[in-house]
Amino acid sequence: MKIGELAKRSGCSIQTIRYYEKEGLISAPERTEGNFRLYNSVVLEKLSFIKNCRALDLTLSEIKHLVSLQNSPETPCEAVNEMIDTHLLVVESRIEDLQKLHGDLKQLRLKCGNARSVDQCGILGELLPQPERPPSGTRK
Amino acid sequence: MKIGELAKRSGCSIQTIRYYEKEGLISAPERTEGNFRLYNSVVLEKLSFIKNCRALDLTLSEIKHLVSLQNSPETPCEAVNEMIDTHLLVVESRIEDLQKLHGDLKQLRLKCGNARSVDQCGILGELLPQPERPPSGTRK
DNA sequence: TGTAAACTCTGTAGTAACTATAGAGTCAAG
DNA sequence: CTTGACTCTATAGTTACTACAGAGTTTACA
Repeated sequence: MKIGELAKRSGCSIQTIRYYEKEGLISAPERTEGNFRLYNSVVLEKLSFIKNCRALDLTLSEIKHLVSLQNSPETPCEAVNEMIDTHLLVVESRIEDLQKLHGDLKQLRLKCGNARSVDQCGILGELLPQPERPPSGTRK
Repeated sequence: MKIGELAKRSGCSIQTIRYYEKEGLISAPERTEGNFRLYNSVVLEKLSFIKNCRALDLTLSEIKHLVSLQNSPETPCEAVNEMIDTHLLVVESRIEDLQKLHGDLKQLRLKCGNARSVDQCGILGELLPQPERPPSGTRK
């Protein structure tokens, strides 16, 4: 099958497939006389593997590592475990960051009451370094 | 003050300051005779504002929008609220994604028991499309 | 006064993982 | 034989920076 069909069947775009080839995640396939890439169904599995990994947010270089491990099945699999563990830590700390962010944003959102114009908007005031807002006065 | 001091005082790198200038987030300062940028302390506040926004993960284009709103203080501030609300939604969905990811990774991690080599590793098997592992047999 | 170190300038390339073109070539059907 | 669909390579764009190269400027010290 040519790259268009592979794209449809795998759910990867044509450019992505070529990109994966360039990055060495899948091997370069045969070509037709007219220089078109010609794939067999094996590559479908490889793309599926990559997609599964990407869904877990593994980086392409991590995936590349996994692919090379698959190609030498006798090596100890600790490396795989370590990669997943490391990745878990990364994801955990990203979740923490985002949760803090979310709290900050929520709080910020409360700052704008019924202000009508930007200069009274509590949100913008809050983002400034030292707003020097008058304690509760009426400005102009 | 020159850009080096500004960098130290603001906590932004020199390149970042120049980048913000190029992107129009801060205005181009005066120059010395020798063509060095010369800043006053006002820009410190602007950089602080930008840093506060970046800490909330607002994009530079969102920040640019906020900056331009600050410069026309009479406009209604609904736009600010909307931006924050939109951003909250984005952050929320990112958190959800990551939590799903985390669950998936945790589960994946359990797949590798005491396998010693890659070809027995449950993690890699799990990432394959249809592993066709024998139900519980011994494969050479 | 000379010079070496520290600083600054512009412009360019790199990062991750793609996406989107341009411009050319190939193939199948009518 | 031509039209349309497909494919090819190469390049630029995305985000928010970071990291140079190679040149010019300033400051401190001998």
